[in-house]
Amino acid sequence: MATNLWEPIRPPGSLAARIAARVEDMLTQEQLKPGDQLPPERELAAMLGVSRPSLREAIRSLAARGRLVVRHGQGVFVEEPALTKRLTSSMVSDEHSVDELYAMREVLEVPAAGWAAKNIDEAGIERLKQAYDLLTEAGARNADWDELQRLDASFHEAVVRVAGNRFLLRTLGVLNEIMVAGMETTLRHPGRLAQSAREHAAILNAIQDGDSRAARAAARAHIRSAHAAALRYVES
Amino acid sequence: MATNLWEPIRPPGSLAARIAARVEDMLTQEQLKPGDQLPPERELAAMLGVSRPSLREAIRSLAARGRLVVRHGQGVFVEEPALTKRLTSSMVSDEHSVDELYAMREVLEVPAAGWAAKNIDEAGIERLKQAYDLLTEAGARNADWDELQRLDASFHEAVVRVAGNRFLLRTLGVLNEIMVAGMETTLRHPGRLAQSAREHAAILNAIQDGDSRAARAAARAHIRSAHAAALRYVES
DNA sequence: TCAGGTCAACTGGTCTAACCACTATACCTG
DNA sequence: CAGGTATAGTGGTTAGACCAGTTGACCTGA
Repeated sequence: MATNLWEPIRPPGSLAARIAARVEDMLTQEQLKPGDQLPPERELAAMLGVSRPSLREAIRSLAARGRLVVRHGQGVFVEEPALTKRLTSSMVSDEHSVDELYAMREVLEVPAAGWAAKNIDEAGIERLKQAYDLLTEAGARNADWDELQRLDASFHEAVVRVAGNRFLLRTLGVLNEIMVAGMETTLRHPGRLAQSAREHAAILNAIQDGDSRAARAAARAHIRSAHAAALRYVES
Repeated sequence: MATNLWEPIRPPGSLAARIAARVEDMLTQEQLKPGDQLPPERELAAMLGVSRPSLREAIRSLAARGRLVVRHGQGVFVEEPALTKRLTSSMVSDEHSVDELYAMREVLEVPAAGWAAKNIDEAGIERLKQAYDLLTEAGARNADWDELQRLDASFHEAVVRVAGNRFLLRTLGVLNEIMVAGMETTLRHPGRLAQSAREHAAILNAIQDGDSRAARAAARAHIRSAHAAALRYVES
């Protein structure tokens, strides 16, 4: 964790409230991710230029709202959002058929692509292009499957992020986890990688153009061909 | 306020957590009523047999959850419940706006209704009719809002269950929890209950007929009118 | 070699006692 | 009687010390 994140707290307002607000910002901006450990209270207080009791008040208030969890003797950690936790625990347990999984993905990702096209701005384009470039670059240099899969997932995540619906983001995050945990990637099929790249490009272009209808169509096509590949994988 | 309410805190556990729990108990038991002022921090700390910083941590955590409000130079007060509810709902609508929530519901429930219509069989019809009858019967006898809300949710759950996608079922279950926890039901609006009943009937009929297209349309209409009602609630 | 216990270092938990800052009010002063 | 001012009461903040739970390195003895 970069230390300069924790710049001293500036004058006006209540210390604890401002510290809590700062940490909360870092959470939403994802400079702090679930599972991360905060610096020790003494250090953090020094970095922020406040006393330990004041810092502790801030931590308490964040813990009370479920953003942080404090473990005596260990440290202070960023708590996983309750929504994600519940979704994960309730979904991971049973098996779910491939058909159900892809049906669900289609339901979620098609609107996601459509919304992304409507919401697109400079920052969004930047984010999407970056995810896309990383993925194509990895494909070009024959990166290993794990990395390809990870980058593929992060492209889809970027789309959902640009779509701007946090329910959607979390739900899809969980689905992705399940896909990764429960089944091998479908990317290994001969030709699948290249086709997937073309489909990603189509999605990216449609979103960049702000063409919601085309984005939905591209997303639908992508998921259906991935579904077909997954079925072929299951059969083999 | 009776002084003997504030007996010293006993040994096990974290001080701040136990103080907060005690105060919360007093709130639910209505030994502390909205608008009441707590004793000054110094006094209260002495009564509880804890130090002022520890007590302050407890107060912070309760304030973070909207149970108390702290006014510099004046004191600590018990928060109005109405306001508390507003706060939690604004927290929910801050973290996940009402628009996002209903957009997500539409994305999920429209396909659910469509799939239900395609999958429908005797057992499914039975299940749907039962959920529907319970809801309309409760509406007819003017059941309390909690029960109506519960039965409403269970009708929607029945639809998703008939749709036969377990991912969908679980995801919607979590969304429902958030809606129930985070904001008042929208059923209380004048006329909303009757309109909701008509919309449910339309969904039920379409699914029974196996008319996927009509089921989707009915589900979409239902969620949009619920969304509109929710927005009216937020504004008021 | 390895199982077991011990200890040290690191973490949060709590306390004391003092001073700062905001708010309301009683009380002067003109 | 209007205005400002002093004061008392409230939360806000600090410093440094010590207590308590957790972990892992390390020593000891079989």
